[in-house]
Amino acid sequence: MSGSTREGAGSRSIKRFPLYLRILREMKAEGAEFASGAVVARRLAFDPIVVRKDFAKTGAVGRPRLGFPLEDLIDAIERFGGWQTQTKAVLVGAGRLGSALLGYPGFSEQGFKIEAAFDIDAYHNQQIAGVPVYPAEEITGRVRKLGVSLGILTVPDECAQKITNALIEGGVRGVWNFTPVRLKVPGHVVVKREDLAASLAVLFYRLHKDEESLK
Amino acid sequence: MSGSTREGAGSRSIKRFPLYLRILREMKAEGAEFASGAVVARRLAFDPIVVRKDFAKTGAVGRPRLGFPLEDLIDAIERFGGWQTQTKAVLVGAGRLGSALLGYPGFSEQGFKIEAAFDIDAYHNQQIAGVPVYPAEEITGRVRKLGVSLGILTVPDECAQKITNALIEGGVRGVWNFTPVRLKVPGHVVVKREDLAASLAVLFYRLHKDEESLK
DNA sequence: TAGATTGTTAATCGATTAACAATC
DNA sequence: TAGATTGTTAATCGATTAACAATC
Repeated sequence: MSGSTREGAGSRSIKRFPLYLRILREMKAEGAEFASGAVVARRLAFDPIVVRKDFAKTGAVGRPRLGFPLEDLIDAIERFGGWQTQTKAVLVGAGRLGSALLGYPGFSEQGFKIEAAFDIDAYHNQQIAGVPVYPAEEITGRVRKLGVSLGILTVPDECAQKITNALIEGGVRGVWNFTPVRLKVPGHVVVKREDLAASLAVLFYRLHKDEESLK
Repeated sequence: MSGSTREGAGSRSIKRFPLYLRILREMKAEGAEFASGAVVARRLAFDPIVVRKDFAKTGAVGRPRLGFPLEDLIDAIERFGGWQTQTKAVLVGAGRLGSALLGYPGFSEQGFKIEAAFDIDAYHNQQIAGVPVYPAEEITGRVRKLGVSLGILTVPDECAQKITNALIEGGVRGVWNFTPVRLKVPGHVVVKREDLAASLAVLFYRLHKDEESLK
């Protein structure tokens, strides 16, 4: 048996944390001082055991009968999930999807901020949703100067790899990839692909399965 | 042990099928007649065992040494994943994200077609990327008339549930939900939520974990 | 005290990985 | 035949679910 104190977490589990955070912040705003796994589970219609286990992973310590001190729990989750510091991001490809993401108000709650955007067709002093847009040639330089660690990729497939290289050269360590391209990156860089085709496949399969069972 | 011939499939597995389909169609275009799991695995940098297992789930029958007859395999996958018929879809909320999806050319390869879009602010004869845009009031009627089975939701959070109800009333059986709202739907309706916050959490966690291990 | 909740340990389940016989 | 690949059966692994003692 390994002796590590802090257990890791699979991606299933991690995906639930934004939901917890949202609920817990709501509760805090309502003036609550404690939050029990049971209550959070009820609000999210989750199994309480799942919530308890997830909370345990963060290292937060609760009190029987009361639950977890709300502040501590939020803190522990933010630390656990990497939300405690504002991560700096840039977005490349200010087309329709890119603009949609730039206009999304929820990202600041998610612990990061889009500092700048880049596009081939950027014009002088262009801004989208308050974010300045620069020509794509300036990626590496500006990324390095700003100290950006996350790049969001909403470019045409053909240039995805090239842009990724430029981002990494500037010091980016994570890429949120909205293209279907399988990027080649060095080992220290994390890529998360947003795979719409895969999601759709899951939806189709379920849809289709229901149809079959109706026969 | 259950006696069912056809095993089900978890969503992990299903997510890989669009990738298989793409590779296999490429191979077909190149004039290949057979495709072995091994070759497909190599192209995708997957473990060959995974591919073999996935192919087996579709019911396709291969031949030792040769692999699977390409046509049969594509057919089997399409049938398995529900891609064999063009599913009709509508999109509601023709804002930035909605427009981005309407303009995405890859959906026809994914087995579905967006027949119409709806928006509060639709104007007469409006089209986006060739898809007609109608006022939101007409959802139920038009969905029923067109025989649409899939609704894509890119509306503001506040009206997500209301629009969903309208879609379901029109006969939609699947909802691809791009809002963070947890929709309430009857049992026969399938909802797939596209949860950007969850994806981001996974990315952040990995990013953060790497940072820690560098210390 | 009684009861709700935490925290831990064990059981179950499903998917991935491994091993190997069967086949062309 | 030799060798590559399928198809099946077993082993491993990780996550979910269950059970229960400890605690306030």
